Amino acid sequence: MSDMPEGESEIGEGAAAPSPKMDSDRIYRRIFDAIVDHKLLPGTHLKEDELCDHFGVGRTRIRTALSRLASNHVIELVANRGAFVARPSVEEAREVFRARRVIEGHLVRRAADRRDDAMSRALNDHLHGERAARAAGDAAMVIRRCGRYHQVLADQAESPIMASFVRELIARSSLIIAIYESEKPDTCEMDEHRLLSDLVLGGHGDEAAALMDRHLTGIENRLELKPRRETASDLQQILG
Amino acid sequence: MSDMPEGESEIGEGAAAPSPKMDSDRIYRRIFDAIVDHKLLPGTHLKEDELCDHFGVGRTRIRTALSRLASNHVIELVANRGAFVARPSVEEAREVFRARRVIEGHLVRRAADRRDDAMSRALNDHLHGERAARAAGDAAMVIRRCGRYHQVLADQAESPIMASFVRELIARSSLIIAIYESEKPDTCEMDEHRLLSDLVLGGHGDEAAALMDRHLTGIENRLELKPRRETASDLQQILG
DNA sequence: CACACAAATATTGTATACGATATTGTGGAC
DNA sequence: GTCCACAATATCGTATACAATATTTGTGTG
Repeated sequence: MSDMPEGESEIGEGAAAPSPKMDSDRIYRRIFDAIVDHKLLPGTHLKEDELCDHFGVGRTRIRTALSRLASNHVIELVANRGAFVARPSVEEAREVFRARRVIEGHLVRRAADRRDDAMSRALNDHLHGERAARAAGDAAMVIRRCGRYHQVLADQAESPIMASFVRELIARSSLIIAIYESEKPDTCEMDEHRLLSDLVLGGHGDEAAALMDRHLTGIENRLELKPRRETASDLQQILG
Repeated sequence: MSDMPEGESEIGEGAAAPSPKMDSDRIYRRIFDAIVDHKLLPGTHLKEDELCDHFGVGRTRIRTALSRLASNHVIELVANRGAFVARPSVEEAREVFRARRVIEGHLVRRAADRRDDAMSRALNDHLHGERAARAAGDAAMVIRRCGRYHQVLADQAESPIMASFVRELIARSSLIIAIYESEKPDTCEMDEHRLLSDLVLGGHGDEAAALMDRHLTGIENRLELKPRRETASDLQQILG
């Protein structure tokens, strides 16, 4: 994901496919991003035929992509029913944040130990983008940038396996927020990201880890973690 | 994996399939277990047609199973070349153990906080099995039991997401051991498992976490983590 | 009017045929 | 004798046709 073109959103309409026939990897990312960006809401039924029409490919590629999405727990595959955007339960939500506190807490401490100029640039660049998104009032962009900040930070620890775990957990968090968000202000405070970066770049690993823990707990606490009913949406309209 | 029949090893020979045609889930587990148990060695080429013949199903089911195995990093899918049992690099090996220290360290501490009779039974039952395997001199069984102990312990923390991460990491560790094991005594000391259980069941979370850290570091240090060449093996003979 | 049951429809599950790509083997030129 | 080009083979990638299953709709009866 770190080497994604990103940004563009031209999708082949109906039968006319985007010039180079999409491979399953691109399809995977398109759907993944649509879910993380809250364009596809939890519970949405991802019908294979519809996706075939949209991307202009056979069902095989779609199935490959769906299979990967399911292994990342972003969608749920129900036997003989099909694929649905995952609807994490309340318990699952708490579990996700628990895991994030453990892993991201560790990674942020490790990142502080290996701070260098490249890291400084990476973090500051991202904070810039995040501020710009907020200034522009682009809600979808803010959501994406917020999650991406945690990803960028996780990558700085140079522990690719744990970073990939974090990647999955961030995606699941996005689903959780879509379901359980309350009316409270922001889900991911800009100031905390700024402070977190400063602590990491200043080499204060323990403080950074502690702040990350509080930060994630704060996000979790701002949610309304009580059972909800499903939210579906029109797939055609969102991807087309 | 925790609800597996386990133990039996009748596999349909050639064309004659085992009475109920295997579903992709069973195929997945068969291959997964064969790899974790060192019956399939790193680098082995898993050809789709061969697997079709062995399990008596079409390529679709095989591909579904292989896809899942790949997402767990147990096999590697090379475009237009096929599936190979993964051969973790030295860096990857160190990463796996680093991640295990972080996650299992946390889980063991958490398990100590929630100790109860059921946990005591689960851990002791498993240690019994492990001792029996050692006494019987069944090397393959010892390997499996050793890994399973860590899995059972991880499950006690009732943090299913992190437990599933551990599950994947244990499988990858098994591959790492297959490649890099040295001539040193045991890879996973029985005494340490015993002591670890005692600390957890005694509610000594910090000591248990510290021991887990040392235990995993010990396993890592007993390996010869330097580049090796691949080890292949006859698929037909192992599965058939 | 509500409910049970059956037909019709929609959707996924599987196998297989065909095409694309990589690997291996062979022959000739230098 | 060695190297390179080219053909032959093996293997995977994809699409599609057909079967199995779940859902919905329609109908009749209490």
